[in-house]
Amino acid sequence: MNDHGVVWFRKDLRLIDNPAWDTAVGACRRVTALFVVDPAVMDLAGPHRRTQLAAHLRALDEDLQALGGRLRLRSGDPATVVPQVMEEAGADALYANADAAPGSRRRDQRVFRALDSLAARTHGDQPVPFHTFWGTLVVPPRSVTTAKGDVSQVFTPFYKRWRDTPWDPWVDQRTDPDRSVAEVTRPPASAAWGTGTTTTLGDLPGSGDDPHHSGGSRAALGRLDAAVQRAARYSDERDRPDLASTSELSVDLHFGTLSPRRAAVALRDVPGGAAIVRQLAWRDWYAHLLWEHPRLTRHPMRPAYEALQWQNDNEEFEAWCAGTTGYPIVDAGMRQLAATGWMHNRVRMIVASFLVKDLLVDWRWGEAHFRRLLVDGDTTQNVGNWQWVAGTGPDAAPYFRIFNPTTQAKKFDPDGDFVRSWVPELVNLPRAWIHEPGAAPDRVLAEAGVELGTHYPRPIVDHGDARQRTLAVYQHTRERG
DNA sequence: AGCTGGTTGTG
DNA sequence: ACAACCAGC
Repeated sequence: MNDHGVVWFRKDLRLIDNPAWDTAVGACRRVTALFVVDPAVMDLAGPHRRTQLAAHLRALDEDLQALGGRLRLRSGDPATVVPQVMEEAGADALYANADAAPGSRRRDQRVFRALDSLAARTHGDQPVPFHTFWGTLVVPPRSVTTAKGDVSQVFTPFYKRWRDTPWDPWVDQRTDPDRSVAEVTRPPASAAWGTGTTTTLGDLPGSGDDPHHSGGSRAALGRLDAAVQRAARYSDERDRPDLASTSELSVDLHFGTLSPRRAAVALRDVPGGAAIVRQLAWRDWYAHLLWEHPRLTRHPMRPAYEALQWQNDNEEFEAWCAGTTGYPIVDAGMRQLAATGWMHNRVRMIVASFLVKDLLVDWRWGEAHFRRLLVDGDTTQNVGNWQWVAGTGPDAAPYFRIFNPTTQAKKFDPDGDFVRSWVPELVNLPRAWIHEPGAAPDRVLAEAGVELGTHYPRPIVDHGDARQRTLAVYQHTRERG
């Protein structure tokens, strides 16, 4: 039995279904809940993700207060701050849920080393253990492999094995059954949030704004319940950005206010739920892949694609970011992203395909933009999906699969309602022309009060030409590799 | 979880 | 005319 454990919360902002927390409160007499605001991470987070983080931390603090404690909030480099907090508290063990992203692994390695020197300094060389768990995935990296022991390079076989893989227990059954709830500490009253690199929830940027989702794991369970309620519509309507038929669980899964296992259990036996659970398998697969091949965050699977000749035109990239490409579905999605930090999955695919295959901009530019702005912006998922669109990743879309943004829009936003809600200058265009104002007759444009080039841009590229150019560039690269 | 340009089939 | 289908990218 440890005397005092620190639970370092990262992307697991919940007290239920949390193996690090559950283990710590079963194994320690006292636990301290810690969150570290890492400037290196926060600098790369857009306003909406910061606001969401603040809301979730506030809720976590309230849940801890209900147990008689408080959340300790500090800012700085975790490799410095975490051992500091442990020394102040006199803690002898650290608990956390791991994360498959390469940057997170490097950070945790630095913390491991810092704990070694802490042990040498203050514990008479008695090791200070850092217990890590995988409470952010259904199953941890390396647990689903081919017969050879590799991560499958193809999703479908991975999915079949994933489905048949029994879940290892999250919580070590050896923890003391007589002590299932430890005392949750409060910081000393004289320094409500500690000292030194202290910060407060009020100091968090965006802490006063309205979050995308209401904060906390209780609210997340409500959202899971709502997803269960509409799961039957999922397979028919999931591609329709004008309807609200997706699970909308990505934000809670990113912050860990929802356990992916609880989501899987709640969804797997309800009509339509299996298709959503399958998406959780994609999520685990990308975590598996990035764990096994960290270089995928920057590099293609197939070495020949390193030589892809991107156009990388700054003005076109900026038009894409701003939502002024002249393709209404693309502009609607990019404006929604900037305004809310969220975008429908189908629209993410359309705008990503447009950036990579119509503008020939390096997928890493788009990946960085998405990761910064998305409330659910997560390295493993974002990289996996951009590599998929670019055709450069494992089991990716074939290079010749190039979305026609107009065809996609007509198919998945048939009435144009999604476009109208984000591109107000086109609000009066009739259904027949809403997705291609550049091709609309002058009379139609005049009646809708749209002057192309003034109120709304002409298309910055011709899709047909762009398609031919991209096919040629990819083919050239493949032939030489 | 494609699109395009062609051919064949239908009325 | 306009589906339906197919190959090739």
